[in-house]
Amino acid sequence: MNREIAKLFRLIAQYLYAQNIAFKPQAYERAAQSLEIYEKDVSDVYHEHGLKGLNEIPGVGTALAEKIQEYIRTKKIKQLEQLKKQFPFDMASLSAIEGIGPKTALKLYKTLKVKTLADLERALAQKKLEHIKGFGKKTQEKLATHVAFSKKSAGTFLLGAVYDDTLVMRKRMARVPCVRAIEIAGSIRRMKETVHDIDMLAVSENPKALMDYFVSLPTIVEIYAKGITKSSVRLESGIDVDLRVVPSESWGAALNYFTGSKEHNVALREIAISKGWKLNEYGLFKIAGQRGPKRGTAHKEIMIAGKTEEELYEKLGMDYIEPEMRENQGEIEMAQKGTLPELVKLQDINGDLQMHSTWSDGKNTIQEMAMAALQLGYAYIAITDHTKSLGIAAGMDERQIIRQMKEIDLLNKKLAGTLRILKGLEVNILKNGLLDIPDVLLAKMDMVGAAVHSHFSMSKRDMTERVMRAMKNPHVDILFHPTGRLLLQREGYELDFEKVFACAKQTKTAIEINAFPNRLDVNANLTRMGKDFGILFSLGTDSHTTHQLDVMRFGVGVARRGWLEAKNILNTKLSAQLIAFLQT
DNA sequence: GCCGTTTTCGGCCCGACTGTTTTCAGTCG
Repeated sequence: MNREIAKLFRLIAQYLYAQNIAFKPQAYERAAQSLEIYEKDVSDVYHEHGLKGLNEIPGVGTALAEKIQEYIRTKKIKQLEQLKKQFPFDMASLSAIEGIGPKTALKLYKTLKVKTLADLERALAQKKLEHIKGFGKKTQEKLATHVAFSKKSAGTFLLGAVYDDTLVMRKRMARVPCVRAIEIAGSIRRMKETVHDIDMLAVSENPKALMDYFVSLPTIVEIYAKGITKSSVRLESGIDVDLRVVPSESWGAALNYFTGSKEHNVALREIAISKGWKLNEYGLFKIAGQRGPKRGTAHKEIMIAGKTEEELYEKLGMDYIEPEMRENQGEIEMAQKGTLPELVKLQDINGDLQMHSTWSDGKNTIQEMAMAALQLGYAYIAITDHTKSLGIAAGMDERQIIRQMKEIDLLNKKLAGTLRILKGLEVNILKNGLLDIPDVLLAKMDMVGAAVHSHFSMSKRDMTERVMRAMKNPHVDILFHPTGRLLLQREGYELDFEKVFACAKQTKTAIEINAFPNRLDVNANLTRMGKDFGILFSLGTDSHTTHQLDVMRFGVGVARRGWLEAKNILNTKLSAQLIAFLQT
């Protein structure tokens, strides 16, 4: 319920922005963000404490509390319905295009009657924007690229956006008495950074009862199909879920089959065939009788594996391959030779090396972040607030940094023996590759992360030079979110990673795997490439609230997809080792 | 529309960047 309402509040905010109304839109957005991270469901809060309870949510005052009440009671907000009538175009989709905000969307509607993305695409193709003030040639070209990009990513969801819902669904179904086993399969199990649907697999003594339960889950808005072995539904969030029920003796084979990837499965099946066997979602079978069966000849198939995945891989003559590696990019050959890496696990991570606090654009204090990190069992964290040239993120100047260091010293005294807070920074790499904080101050920090936040459209060569110059600064320990990409929003800037990784090796600069769900930067492919260069990686969540700290698992997902072992990662080190490394 | 150690009014992180403008509007973070 919270996220539904948050979404509506954000939409209202856009309509208000479009009308040039001051301050109200921000109020709606603040309330939306507050709802998104609020632990309790607002409908529970409302039923327990009424309007007064809602009023206690930060950013929610009298008026917004009433709107939440209205939505809980009627599933509608009148004001929004009126706004939709007043502005009959797809505000959400249009302003999701990079370079288009609420005002431009309104302008496009008023001048060209653009209501949808398709309309915009057509208008661009017919060069209709040329005649409108404010749309020069460059703007049109940019919009065309961005529209194409957003079309490409339609029906695609961030792993981090669907992961929690999927776990909740699994947990609910696991509690149904007839369920003997339930697991998430597909690209989510492989921890792919974006996914198209959710695949779930179950073993049940009473498949019909399970399916009845499944299609009645509260977040389901549409049922496409419902049967005994397979049902398909659509969730509120727009993503489709397939649930398949399989016999227990086929569990491993089915899990393998529905986990994929397709390429991995094809390769496994070819290996089965080469041994004269057959592999499908029901099991691995030996075919009794003559080889090269004639049409219509009856054969006896003897199942030789399929109950577990481990058994399946063993019979196929290889070590068990972790789901994250199943892309047929050499993992099968390694499994046959017994040379698979021992992938890093979430439990190997001893601390989080990127997060923000109220000293810049974070929402929680350093102490609150530290307490949350202790709960996760971490031995250390790095507070890496923004620096001054990123004004919008309330970047710190030199005096603030010094004051923040003092606060961290005090906290470290209090926390001695439990958690170590590293004095870190996320400094900006300026256009010329220099940093926006002087070296004398950087020298006093425990850890310095450097990041590009401006001038994204430099040439690959210039950007590579720029980033390498920053890495060569002796105080820089980590290159943060190296490509600057935002999944489903914008491509990263271009870098020559052969050079960047070589430079990282030489300067002992760690490369970040930013764990935030819409970054996951560097990605798994670059991670594998970097591993071959022998560089170290650093995992950081880039958290701006305590709740975001648990996105670490997505960073670990990338690390595992990039074949990393614990020894390849900076923050698997113990506190003392890490500090020693940072000092060199 | 929210909020309050300037508390029922008056302020609200706002600067950089872009493309387009001839002094700025809109977007982004």
